[in-house]
Amino acid sequence: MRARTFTESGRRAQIVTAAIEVIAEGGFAKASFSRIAKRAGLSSTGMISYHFAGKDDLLAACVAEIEQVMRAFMEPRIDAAEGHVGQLRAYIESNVAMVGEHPAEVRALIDLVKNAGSRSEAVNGRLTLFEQHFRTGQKAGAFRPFDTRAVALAFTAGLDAVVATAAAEQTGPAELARLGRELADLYVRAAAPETKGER
Amino acid sequence: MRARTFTESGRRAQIVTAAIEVIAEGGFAKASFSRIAKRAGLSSTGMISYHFAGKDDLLAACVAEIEQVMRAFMEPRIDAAEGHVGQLRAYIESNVAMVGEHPAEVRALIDLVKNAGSRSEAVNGRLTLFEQHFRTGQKAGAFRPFDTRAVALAFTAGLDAVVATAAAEQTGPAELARLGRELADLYVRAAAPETKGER
Amino acid sequence: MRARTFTESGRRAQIVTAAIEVIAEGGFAKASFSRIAKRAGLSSTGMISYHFAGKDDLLAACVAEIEQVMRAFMEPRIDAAEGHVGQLRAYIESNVAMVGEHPAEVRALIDLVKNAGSRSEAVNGRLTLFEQHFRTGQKAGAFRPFDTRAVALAFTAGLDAVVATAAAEQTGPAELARLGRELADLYVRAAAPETKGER
Amino acid sequence: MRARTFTESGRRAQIVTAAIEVIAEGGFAKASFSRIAKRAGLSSTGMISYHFAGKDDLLAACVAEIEQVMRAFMEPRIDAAEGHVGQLRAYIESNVAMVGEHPAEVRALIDLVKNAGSRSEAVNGRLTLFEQHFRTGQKAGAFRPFDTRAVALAFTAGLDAVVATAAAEQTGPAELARLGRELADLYVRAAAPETKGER
DNA sequence: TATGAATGAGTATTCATTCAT
DNA sequence: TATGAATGAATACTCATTCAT
Repeated sequence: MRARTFTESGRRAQIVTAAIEVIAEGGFAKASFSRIAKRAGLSSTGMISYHFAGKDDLLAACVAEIEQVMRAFMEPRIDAAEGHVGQLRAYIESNVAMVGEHPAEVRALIDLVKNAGSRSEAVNGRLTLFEQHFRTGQKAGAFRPFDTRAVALAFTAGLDAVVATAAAEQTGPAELARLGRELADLYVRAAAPETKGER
Repeated sequence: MRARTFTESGRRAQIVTAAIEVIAEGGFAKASFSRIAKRAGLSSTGMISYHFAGKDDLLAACVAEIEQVMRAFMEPRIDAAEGHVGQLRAYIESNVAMVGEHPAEVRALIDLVKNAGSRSEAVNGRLTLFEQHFRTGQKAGAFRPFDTRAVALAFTAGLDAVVATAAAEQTGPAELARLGRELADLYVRAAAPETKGER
Repeated sequence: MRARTFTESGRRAQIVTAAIEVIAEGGFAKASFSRIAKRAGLSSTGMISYHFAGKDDLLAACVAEIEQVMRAFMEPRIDAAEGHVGQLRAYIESNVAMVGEHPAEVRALIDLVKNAGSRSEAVNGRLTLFEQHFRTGQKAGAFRPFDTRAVALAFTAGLDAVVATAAAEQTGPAELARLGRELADLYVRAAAPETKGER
Repeated sequence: MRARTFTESGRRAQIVTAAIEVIAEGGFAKASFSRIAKRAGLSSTGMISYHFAGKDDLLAACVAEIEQVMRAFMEPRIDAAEGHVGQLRAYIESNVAMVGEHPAEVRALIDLVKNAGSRSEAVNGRLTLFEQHFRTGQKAGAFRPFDTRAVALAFTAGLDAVVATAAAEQTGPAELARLGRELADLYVRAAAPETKGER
């Protein structure tokens, strides 16, 4: 059962896209099945229930879809960067830059993260990604010793907040680039080792 | 007219307390009048509407109540600190420490802040407080030059995230103190001026 | 989209019928969704909201339905009459006669007209119909000169009152015919030209 | 019990006045106890329930109060008129003229009459007044023979409609006088005997 | 008298979900 | 697959009335 191909089957993808748009525009709270169905061009909410086990399932599919888009955008940029510090910087800057390219996805994801909370794998996934990066970076001397979990939490939440505000204000690409550098500077300094680091 | 005493009159206060508890436990989304009424021991939601002009009014009363509690706890600690850096540190540490004293209030406020968004005065109030502190600190040479708005956003959101997680996990006071210092260190380093950079 | 057939689709028509009955029996004020749902044999008010955009929509559908019934009954009788005076008489007599055939519709419409007031197209439609009829009749010498608006108001309201009372008292067809003639006489005399008119 | 003086005791009168204003402005439907209490400067609806046995009681008191005002205005004018026709004319003209003097009372009464329906004594009182006037007038040869009840219904309802529209449109006194004459003409002609009458 | 509080039923509307076709 | 219909609970809010003080 449910052996779906990697890319969502037609209708499913269509519904997910509609849901993301609805969330991006009206927020998580107003993302009802009927609104999503209307946006998807469906005449009834029944089809959503048919394709998804429930609201949580649909939301999870949205998160998965958005993450894929984000990964496609951010991963090359992060991989191109060198060193732990460089990669941290690349993550932050490319994340902020995404607002210019995929504003709906970014807005929707932040809303989903806020409301899904710690139940979501996606949220925890990003957290552990940061933590692991910090731990290996600390071993390599790129970062000073600190509570990796707390800092991962603070960094991701701060990043989300800046990104959300930028998205809400329809910031232009140049300003986004500046914001990204600003935030990257902030975090790099916060994580930098006492003396001289990898950088 | 309506000159209510400083501390809320009996029932109003009782309802506000119940609302805060409900929000703290189930989140903003599940904080319906019926749940709050049940928690407050009221036989109907009508009484809430009797005491408050509407949901926004009740929520505003919750925010006001929580802020009062927070101010009572944090202000003396912040005032006792010296210098821009010291006060920033005191703000962060006392905010994290509050989780041990008033966990429900803290959790509820964070949820309210997340969902009220930029409409709320309270949220913007904290933001501008941070911004002003940063600006005067920059003039005094205590902080390096940075985008005060972006950093204020990142700091407050990060602080909230750490606090929310700590609240959810019922962290003990010793661990809270450590977390506060950790986060304060992080932010102080991030905002520290170039010179003498450990960098 | 939404190209409904001329006669309402099953459930919609059923709800409209129920609403008309409820209004006819308890008046506009007591025509709540729950009463209508109960009368229509529906388990919840949700179905009404499913079929109609809101209360106004349902009420408008009721008016439309009733007007259709009235037109089907009255139009042939009016068209069969000759001259401005004859048609005025036919309008009044057929309107009163309707009470015998469709008492619920008549009672409901009068209540709707009273409460919808001047907002409704239907009300104003009848008024302007009367006014235009008066104006052309005046030019043709069938009616004396008078304030067409004021007289249209007085005539329609008086007609409604007589009809409403007749409906409430479940008057028989013979008595209705007499009432119709009586009222037609009254209005024809009131509108008749000074000397000898068309009549 | 309930031996009240002729003019309402202070608070009662105050509440009645407030109720009339509220009905005149927002219509019967929006005339809730809370709105009336607010308008009357009362801090709770409890006082209304204390002074009146229920909503119907309050409404009846409003009708009584308005009728007294109307009688004070109209009766002298009617008594000054001579003959059955003259008095009919005086009734109509003074009723329309009242809109200029007591718009709130007029608007409220019409709304009350519409919604109270035939239950109210006041409504039936006016009806029987008209009927009796018609009957004696018919005997005196001032009016042609007609169904006194039906005509009384039609006349009063038509009068109300014209008055209500005039009140809603804030018609000036000159136009009101013209409207009154227009309507009086209409009704006098409608009731006039075949040949030459008293007139 | 007057207040403030309380009640319980009532309002329209929205929701996710189910199901027969 | 897809639709349209149906359900029943939930939403915030208003209502007239009652009652202790």
